[in-house]
Amino acid sequence: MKHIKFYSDGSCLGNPGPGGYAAILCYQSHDGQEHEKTVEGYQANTTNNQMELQAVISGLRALREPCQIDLYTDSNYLKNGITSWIHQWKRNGWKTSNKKPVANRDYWVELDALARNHQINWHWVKAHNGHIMNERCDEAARKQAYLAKEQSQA
Amino acid sequence: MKHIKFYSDGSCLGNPGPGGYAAILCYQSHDGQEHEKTVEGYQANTTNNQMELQAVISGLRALREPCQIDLYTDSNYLKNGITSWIHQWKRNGWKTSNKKPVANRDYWVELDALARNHQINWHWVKAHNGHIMNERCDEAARKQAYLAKEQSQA
RNA sequence: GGACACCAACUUCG
DNA sequence: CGAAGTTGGTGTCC
Repeated sequence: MKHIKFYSDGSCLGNPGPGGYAAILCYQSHDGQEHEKTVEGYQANTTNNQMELQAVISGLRALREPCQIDLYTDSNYLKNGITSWIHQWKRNGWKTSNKKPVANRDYWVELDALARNHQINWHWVKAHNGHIMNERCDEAARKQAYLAKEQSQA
Repeated sequence: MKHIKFYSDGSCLGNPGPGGYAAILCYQSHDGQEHEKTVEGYQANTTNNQMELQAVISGLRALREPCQIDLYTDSNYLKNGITSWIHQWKRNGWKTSNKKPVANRDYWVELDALARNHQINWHWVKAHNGHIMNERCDEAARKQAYLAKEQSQA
């Protein structure tokens, strides 16, 4: 299996508001060369957490084969959601611990389906704390968010 | 009641670092003459916001009777803090909206006690935007900050 | 009650 | 260009 380092981040101006996301995927080909692929996009009206989810969903969609992935996010919501909370949600009909419907259910379902094809190690990194790749994702996602803002003003 | 125009500003080299503050108080005596009083000072290690608070505290301390004051500051932090946020802080045990302890609590408590003796109209003015008196305060406060720096180097 | 993130605003500086 | 001092708010979960 290819081993991939997968960095992701989302941004949302105003929250809710125009948002963007970015994922950077790094891997080595057979001859030992480093490769890097960036996946990014934006949405006119969204939330910070939706963009964090979308970043990973879009990155995983770009993979054509099962991979072993080290995935880095600064979102506790995202990491805990997919590694822990989701098991309970599937069991209890997608209810929060306060019995309210889980938000962003569609995103979680799609993320779960995509993640199933790979072996993912989830890593949480603190935002704006000197992690170079996380900061690159942050900048790319923010740039996309500003694109979304311009589009919606035009 | 005496009517006073009260201009204040703070400065802090490095932030945190050596800082200074200045308040300029203008009023008319009975015979219609204009008077002006400047209060200033410095501190070896402080923050920009502490100096903004200290400027007003020191100016108010200089008053010997209750006055009607038009007070001008360029600090949104200062104006919103004393006119709006402080009510919630007193109610909830001085917690920030993120549940962390409010910073500079001692300054806020003293400012609140002093302000209570007067009738103050708070005005926010944009910094470095041509307001003559605000710029005079700015220069005086900066001068004090450099004094603090010299002292700490000596 | 806790945690993470996303923003908004002002100021102070380097 | 960069960071720090500070606050308010929302998105989300346990």
